[in-house]
Amino acid sequence: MADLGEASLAGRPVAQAAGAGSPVRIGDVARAAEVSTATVSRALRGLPHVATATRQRVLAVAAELDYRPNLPAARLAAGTTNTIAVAVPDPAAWFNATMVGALGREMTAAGYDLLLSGVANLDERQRFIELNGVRSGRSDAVVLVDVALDETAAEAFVAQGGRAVSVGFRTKALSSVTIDNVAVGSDATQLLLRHGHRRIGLLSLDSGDSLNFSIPAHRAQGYEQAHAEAGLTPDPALRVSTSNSWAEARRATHALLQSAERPSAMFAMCDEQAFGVMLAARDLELCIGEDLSVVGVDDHDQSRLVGLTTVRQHVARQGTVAAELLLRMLQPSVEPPQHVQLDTELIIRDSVGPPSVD
Amino acid sequence: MADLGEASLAGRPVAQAAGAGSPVRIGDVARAAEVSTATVSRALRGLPHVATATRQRVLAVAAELDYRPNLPAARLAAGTTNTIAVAVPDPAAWFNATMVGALGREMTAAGYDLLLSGVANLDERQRFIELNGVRSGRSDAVVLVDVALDETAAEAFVAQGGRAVSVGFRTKALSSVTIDNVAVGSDATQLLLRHGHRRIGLLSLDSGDSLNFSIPAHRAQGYEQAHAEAGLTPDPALRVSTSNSWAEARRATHALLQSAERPSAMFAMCDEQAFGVMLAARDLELCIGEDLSVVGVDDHDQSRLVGLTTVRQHVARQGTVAAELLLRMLQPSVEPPQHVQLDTELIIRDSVGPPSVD
DNA sequence: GGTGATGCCGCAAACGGTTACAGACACGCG
DNA sequence: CGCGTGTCTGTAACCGTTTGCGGCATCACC
Repeated sequence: MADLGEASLAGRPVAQAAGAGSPVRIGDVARAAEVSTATVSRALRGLPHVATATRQRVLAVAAELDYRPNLPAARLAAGTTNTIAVAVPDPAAWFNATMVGALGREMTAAGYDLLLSGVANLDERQRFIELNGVRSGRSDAVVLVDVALDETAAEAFVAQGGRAVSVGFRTKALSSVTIDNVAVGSDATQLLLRHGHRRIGLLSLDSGDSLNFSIPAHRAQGYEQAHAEAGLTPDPALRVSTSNSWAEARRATHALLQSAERPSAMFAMCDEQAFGVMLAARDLELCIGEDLSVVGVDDHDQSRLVGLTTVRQHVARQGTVAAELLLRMLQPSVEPPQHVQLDTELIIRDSVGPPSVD
Repeated sequence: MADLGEASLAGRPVAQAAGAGSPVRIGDVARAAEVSTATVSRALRGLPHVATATRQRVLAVAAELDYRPNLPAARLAAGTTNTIAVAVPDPAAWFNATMVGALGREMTAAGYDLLLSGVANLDERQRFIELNGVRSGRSDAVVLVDVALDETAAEAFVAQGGRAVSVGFRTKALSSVTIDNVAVGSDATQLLLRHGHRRIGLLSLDSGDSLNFSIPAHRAQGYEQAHAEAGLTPDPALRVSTSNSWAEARRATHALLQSAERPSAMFAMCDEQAFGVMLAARDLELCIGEDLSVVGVDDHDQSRLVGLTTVRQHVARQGTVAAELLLRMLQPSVEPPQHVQLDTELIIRDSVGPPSVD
């Protein structure tokens, strides 16, 4: 008699998908296709050990019934989530957004979901790490974009079975994709020195809660180094620090430019800050590239628009590389962490010229 | 005898969290605290019907054991995911990134995770909708940012129990947050007309796969309407269409500006396009605000930098409003869909002036 | 025609929580 | 003292998949 019911169900002509009342489960598909749930599961996921004819039938029935596997159930049973969690200090910031965009494209192509978390301070970082450990089953791996972990924290994370790739900073225990930030600082500063600048302001980046102080430190180191190679010592008074908002950078630069011995050039640690510098110059009716030179870092979408000379880093590429590292890391075979360092290049536009002879 | 084992476990002095070998389950906590798993579950989630003393003890034990509930298991049992999925055409675009940032801030504060999907064409939209229906248990609700659904698709979605709020377009069945795009187009155009412009170019937005053609259409309608009110008819030859990249906008404008009777002003449907217009003007050595006026839409972060006159929409606010609608919608009581329309405002800067007397 | 290998398939036990329901207990009141 | 009321807690039945293991044909081969 059960057979009767089954037959009539299987014979049901069309879409019975409408209406919230009938969640189709794998068992329903199994019954309709006259196989076991095990076979349905295998057939639907393309696993071997199922005859072609059977697979076809299952696929057809599943489509007919508009079956959608329940994800939490699948995840629970399989112990895998096909989800990766990414932490960024501020999802709205240009760098992070384009990074997440590139990363997301690759990962969804590979069948993964992207869980996005804004992690702006140490508490949130702690929470993020705890929540995304293997044990919680929230994600299969995490990517930390400019959200640094110290060596011991990183080791503890992988020791518990966590998988992570870091972007922007490097730690032994984690795969990473970085750029040479000392070189970035040095290249930018050398350019200005070559143009004859001797008083070069440094607009440093402070990320609020010191989540990633290595980047500004390294770029500053490049700045120092370039000076040293030229036999110079930068004036500490020319060094200020802001967030990555151009509004703050503008204020800070404004003040600097009105000081007794103002700089003839500025090295800003990101283009958004450089935009602030350009605004401050405009406020004081200084002409960029003549009265004041600026060089930034990033090659932001809008940098070309405003003629900003900058050290380009290939953000989208960093995202795709991070994705590759992730996918490799997600495979069963365990490999040691990999570290990729990408190139940067100096993009010359109009914001740098010789110092004016004030 | 079981008691013996339990006592010794409970008495275990310190963090046994290290090592990937021991996933602590709710049963372990229950044993150690000498209660049932039901009580642990209730205690940990702050549900009523558990004595204060018991709750304290459970909390202490859970902390001691470093217990982390397994999310898929909890989701499966409870039938709820505490996750919301958001679809955006391009996660890297400024509007989407700041939208997602604001939305994410609110939702994580409310205890929800954010699943981000890039949905750039009709196939991906279809996939997104299917994957995020209630039945799959992937998310509790979705938010569609500039990824439009037609009425019937939207109705089908909610009929199956799906919850969604849309941003940027309005559909009866879904809660929505929008702006008045006809007014946007009209305001921008009126401003140019007031300045005396009579040949106003229209740089329209095509989103590749017509996921959301209503916005450009409405803004264009405003443009027409403003002309009509002034007793004018815009020249169809002055109308071009590009993606939201300034590079494309630049090319298109470049061509337009070299045509026989070039426009004296441009209305660009987003600021990124307006940036392209400014670049095209620079290419041809036309001075913005004098030889060519431009007005954009959005008030992009960089618009102030380049002195772009624009119709501001409050993007972050749209995100927080969307979050409010979501949270309301996620409560058990069912309410009819709500529609919020936010204000826009004209921001006057330097890119608009009277037409030059060529 | 037996025997082993091979390919499909089903059974049933996980996976790790949540929650309806009922039991136990204390308390107050008539 | 019996009984109702209310609070706290435990039992056990789910939630919907995945997957190890074993059964059963089928087939080739000696």
